[in-house]
Amino acid sequence: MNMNQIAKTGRALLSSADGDDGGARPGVRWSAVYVGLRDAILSHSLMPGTKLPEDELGVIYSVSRTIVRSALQALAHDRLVQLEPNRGAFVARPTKLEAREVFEARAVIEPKVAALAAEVAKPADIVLLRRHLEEEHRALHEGKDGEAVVLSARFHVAIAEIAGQSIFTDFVRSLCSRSSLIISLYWRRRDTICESHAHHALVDAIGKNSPKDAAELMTSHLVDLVSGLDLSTREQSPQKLADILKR
Amino acid sequence: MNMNQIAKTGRALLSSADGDDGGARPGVRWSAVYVGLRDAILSHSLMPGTKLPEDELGVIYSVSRTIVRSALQALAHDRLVQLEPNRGAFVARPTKLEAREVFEARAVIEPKVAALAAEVAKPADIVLLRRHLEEEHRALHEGKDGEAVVLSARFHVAIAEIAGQSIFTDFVRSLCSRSSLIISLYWRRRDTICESHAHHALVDAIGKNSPKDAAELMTSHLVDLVSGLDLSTREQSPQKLADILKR
DNA sequence: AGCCCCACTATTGTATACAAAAATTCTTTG
DNA sequence: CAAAGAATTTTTGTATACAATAGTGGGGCT
Repeated sequence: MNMNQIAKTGRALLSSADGDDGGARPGVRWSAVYVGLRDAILSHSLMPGTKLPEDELGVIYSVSRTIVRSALQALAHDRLVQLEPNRGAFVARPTKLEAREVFEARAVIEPKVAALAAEVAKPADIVLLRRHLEEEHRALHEGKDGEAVVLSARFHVAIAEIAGQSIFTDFVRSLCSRSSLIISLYWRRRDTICESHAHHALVDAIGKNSPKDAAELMTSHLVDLVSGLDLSTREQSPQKLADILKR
Repeated sequence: MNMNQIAKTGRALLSSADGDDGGARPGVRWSAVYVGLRDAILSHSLMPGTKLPEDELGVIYSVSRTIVRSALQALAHDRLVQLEPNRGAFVARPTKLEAREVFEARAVIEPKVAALAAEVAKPADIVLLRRHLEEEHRALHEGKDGEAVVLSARFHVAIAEIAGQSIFTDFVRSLCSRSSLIISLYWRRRDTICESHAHHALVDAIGKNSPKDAAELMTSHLVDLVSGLDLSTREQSPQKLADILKR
């Protein structure tokens, strides 16, 4: 049943448009596995903590464990997967501390990126962003929660792409990916719709080439996002609790 | 001779203190190869463009190509190595565009990190930073150019570690690594000594818990660094030139 | 003589076999 | 019956064998 779960989500999302996997060119066959797993994780089809056995994935994607291993290593580098020595790979479970740090990093980087985007944005870019918005809207109204989270992340990445700084784009991509995991673990509110408004306002600011406004809107949007999370100071510590009770 | 070069530098630097490789625990044997190659690249023992053949590295480190491959993949993710399909791995050659972007990213992130560090720095942290400074000083006066570059990068990372934000630390580590490569390609001045002064001033500001000063000093230090590079707008393009001349 | 094509070599890409470690099950004992 | 331990099974870690592709050199052709 775990296998079927992986199979369905993995296969279904394998053809997701991304742009940086470039199909099945030789030497990067692991990218198919990578993209499949990544999308399944980001869309919350695979919950944090799920075990990812090598030969199971090999059977699903029709590749050897060698390839699966490469994909898992890449995902581990992205912090989407946790590699435990001699025990295997698991979908990562970011701690609350990690979650706070991710959003603190975003709070520093993304307003700057939004400002940069607002400086250089051309009409074509705005059209692209608005199309993103439409897709998000659609996904939300169709109740496709997982897809909406992915699209929301991709929106932030799209802004970074407009800014035209590939390094910031990589950072934002990485931080947004991790945010997806964080949201799947610590989200408490159901009203994701407010997000949409924030995104709309952001596009307007970028479209009007107002860097200052874009930066401020991004900041408040991120604050809003964090306020929707349960990141209470007390670290979840099941093992510590067990240790204490055993004495 | 290429093999000997790799062997010497790789082995010599393998035991370098880093803290995140954790010795030879099972399941991460590739980390020895990773650390060895990384340090050799960062200290400019392996120049950009150098081929890194899997067999050769396997013999040097006494591991199979499987392990070497993992290490190379990790280095590729760090952008220290370029993986060309069916052709092999090469020490990365960052373009001038890439170089500019790396330093623009540093200019955004590091002042913020320096300010954070200044806010929370304790006397023990300052002692550590001063020890770093001493080592740098020593390396420079002993004419160990490569080691000095590595230590300079580690100094910036040390500041990020004080700030206590692991994600920023990772970013800074990554950016500093890439900067080492960039410096080995595009450095033009010989007077690296001025750097030392900037580092001293930074430690003072952090020690006095003056976030504002620390941020400003970091900014000007980075501007200084970039000014020592030849990052002229004209992109180096040997292939384009060849194409033009053939017509 | 210069150029192109073919065979050969060297190196990378992938699968698989074997070894080692962890998880599981079954047995034995208090 | 419960718990500890031993054997078995499953899964990961590593090496190696084989396949495919790029690089190289020689021979034939124009």
